[in-house]
Amino acid sequence: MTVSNSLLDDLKARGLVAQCTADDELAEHLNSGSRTLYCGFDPTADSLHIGSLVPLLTLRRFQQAGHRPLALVGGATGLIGDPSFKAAERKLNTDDVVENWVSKIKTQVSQFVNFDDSVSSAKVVNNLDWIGKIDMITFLRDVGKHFSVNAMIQKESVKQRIEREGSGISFTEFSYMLLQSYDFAALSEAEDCSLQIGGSDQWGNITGGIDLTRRMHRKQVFGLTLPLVTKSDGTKFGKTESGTIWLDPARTSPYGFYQFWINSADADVYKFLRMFTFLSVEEIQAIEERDAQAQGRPEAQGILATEVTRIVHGEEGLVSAQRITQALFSGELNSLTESDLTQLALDGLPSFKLEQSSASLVEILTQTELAKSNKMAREFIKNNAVAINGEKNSDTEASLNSEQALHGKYTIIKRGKKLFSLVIWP
RNA sequence: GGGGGGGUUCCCGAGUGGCCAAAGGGAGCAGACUGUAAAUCUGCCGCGCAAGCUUCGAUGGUUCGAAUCCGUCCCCCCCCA
Repeated sequence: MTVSNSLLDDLKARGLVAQCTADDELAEHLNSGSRTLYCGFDPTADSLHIGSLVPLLTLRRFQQAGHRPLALVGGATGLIGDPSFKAAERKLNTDDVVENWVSKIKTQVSQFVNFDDSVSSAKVVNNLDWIGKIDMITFLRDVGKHFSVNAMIQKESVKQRIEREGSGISFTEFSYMLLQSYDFAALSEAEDCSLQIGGSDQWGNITGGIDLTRRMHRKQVFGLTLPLVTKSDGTKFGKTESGTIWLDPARTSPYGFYQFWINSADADVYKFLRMFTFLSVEEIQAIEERDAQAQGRPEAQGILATEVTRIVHGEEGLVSAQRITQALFSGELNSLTESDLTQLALDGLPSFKLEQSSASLVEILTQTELAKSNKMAREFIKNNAVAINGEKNSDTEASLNSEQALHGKYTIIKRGKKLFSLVIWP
C-alpha cells in the first residue's frame, strides 16, 4: 500500500472533516510518511452503535491510505465517563461490567481494520493498560500540573455543566479530559502516534491531548474531528421507533440494519453514501446524477444499504438481509418454501412462537407486539392496515389457525407498510 | 433565611367544582397518493368488545360530585438576603 497524498482531500470531499489542527502541516505530515493515528471508543454498552461507524470507517480510510490505525478501547476512561456535552452526571458502571464490555468492543472494533503484519497493520489498545498503572501522586505531578483549571472550565464541552444550576459536574467526570489527554501523550511515546481523530464532541479532549503531549514530550501531534451526522428533517440520526441501531447483530439484526439504511431520506442519502461507504465521490456523484434523471425510486438507498450492511455484517449478513427484504416486500409470500421461511426466522425476521393452534387476529397482533393493545389492534384491522400472508384482512373478528398457515407452520403478519412478524405455529 | 411562581395524558401547553379521558400544537401510528421517499389530505392517538375502569407531583380531607377547594409532604424555577 502506498501513502496517498489525497487522503485529506478525499475526507473533505466526503464531508468528513469538522475541524482539524494545523491544516497544512497535517497534510504535509500525512503526505510524508506512514503515520500512526488513534481513535478512542469508550465501553458504555456491550456494543457500539451506528454513531461510532463514522470514526471506525475513517480509521479504515486512513489505513487504506497507508497509515497505521490504533483502535483504543477505553477500559479506564469507561470507568470514569466522558462529560463532554452531556447534560447530567452519569452513574458509574462496576469494573467487571466495564471489563466485559471492553472485551466485546475490542472484538467489534477489530472488524473494521486490517491486521496484516504490514507497516500499517492495525492494533487494538486498552488505556487501562497504562492509566491503570499510574499512581495518584505521579499523575497529579506529571499530568495534572500541565492543566489549568481556569482553561478547563472554559471548554465548551463542560460549560453547561458548570454554569447551569441543578446539574453540576463531579470531580470524577471533570478529570476525564486529563485521562484522555494522557492517552494521547502515552500513545505518542509508546506507538509513535501523531494523530487523534474523533467525533466533533471530542475536540476539547483532543486538543487537551495535543497540548499535553507537547508539554510532556515536546512533540507536535495533530487532531482531526469528524462531523456529527445529521438528518435533513432535524431528527436524531441513528434512532428509529424501535430504538438505537446497534452494530452487534444480536441487538440489531442485519435485516433491521439493512432496513434502516434503505429508509434513508432522499435528502440525506448521497451524503450518507459519502460518509458511510468506500465508493469514490465520483461514483456517488454519478449515482446522484442517474437518480436525478430517472423517474421513480432512486437507486441510492439500495446501494447505501447494500454497502454498509456488507461492511458491518459481511457478505452473509447482507445476503440474509436482502433475502428477507426481497421476500417481504415483493408480496410473493406464497412462493416461499418451508426452508425459506425457516431461514427467515433464523435470519432475524422478528418471529413469535405460538403455544396454541388457533388464535384471534387481535390476539396475534398484540402478542407479536405489532399492536400495543387490543384496542390498537382492532383499530389497525379496521383501518385495513393488517395483512395475513400478504392478504389484507379488515375483519376484527377474524381468527387464525395453523391449518391456514404456510406449510402448516408459518403465518406472516404485516402491519402498516413495513412492519412484519413471523408467527410460528406449534 | 425571606418573597413569588410552578408540577396536567410521550413533549409543549390550556383547563381553576359537574358539559373533562381533559382544548390546541408537536411527535407518533394508520389510510389515500407514491418509490418501503418527501410533501399533502383523512383518521387514530389512557385501558376495555362494552358497561365501565384508571389518570392531571404524593397523600389525607371537604363535597352528591375535584385536575380544579382545604391540610400535609415531595420536587422544580425565579427574585431578595
